[in-house]
Amino acid sequence: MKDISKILEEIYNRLFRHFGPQGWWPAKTPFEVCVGAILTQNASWKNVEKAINNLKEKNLLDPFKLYELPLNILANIIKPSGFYNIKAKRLKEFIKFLVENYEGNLEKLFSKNLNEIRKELLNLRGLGKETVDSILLYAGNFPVFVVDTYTYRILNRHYLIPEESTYDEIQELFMENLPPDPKLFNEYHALFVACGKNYCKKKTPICEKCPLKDLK
DNA sequence: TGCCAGGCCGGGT
DNA sequence: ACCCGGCATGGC
Repeated sequence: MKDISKILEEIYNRLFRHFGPQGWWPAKTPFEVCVGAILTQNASWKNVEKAINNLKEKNLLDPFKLYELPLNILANIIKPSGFYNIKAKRLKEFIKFLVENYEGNLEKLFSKNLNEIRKELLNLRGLGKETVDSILLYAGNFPVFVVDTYTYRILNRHYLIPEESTYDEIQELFMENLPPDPKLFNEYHALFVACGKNYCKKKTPICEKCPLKDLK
């Protein structure tokens, strides 16, 4: 049995060789990352792009603009991302927090202690662990490993984690066995998504073309 | 044409 | 403490 870090490195190398650099997050600014992270909750990225483009077209992708925008108007604009009523509330919740506590400035938020920021963000209704960690990693460049359904499915399907694994357990697996490098965590998570989208799908138990097929 | 997508919350047991 | 229904659009 190989060392865990070696296995995690091997997975990374295989995914990277196969899919190449992913260059995440697909957004232009840290604020756009935050909005995307909330909108992509259980939704396809294609649909989220539409919603974000709607915001851009109306020149509303800005903390203060969104702060002033009525909830129902916002909901209609982000409709393509699905669950638009609840997501409008979640966006508002985050923006209210950012504007009222940090002058709408993410730099100010990110200048604080990592654990403190994470706690504050998790305290907001509608921001769970994956959303918060995505914001921390992809907008704040903090060394936080993001776990999602793809991560879980791929690892579980390759018998690397048990069925009942929790978010925290999976996150610890990576964070305790890899160097805390945001660039590495960035690429690693993006590669899991690439693998999950292309091969390790829900209804395809055996991924013949998956670069992780003969792992271990 | 169904199934699924880069989750999370709140209420019931 | 877990479990589950609800939230909803658009792509493949």
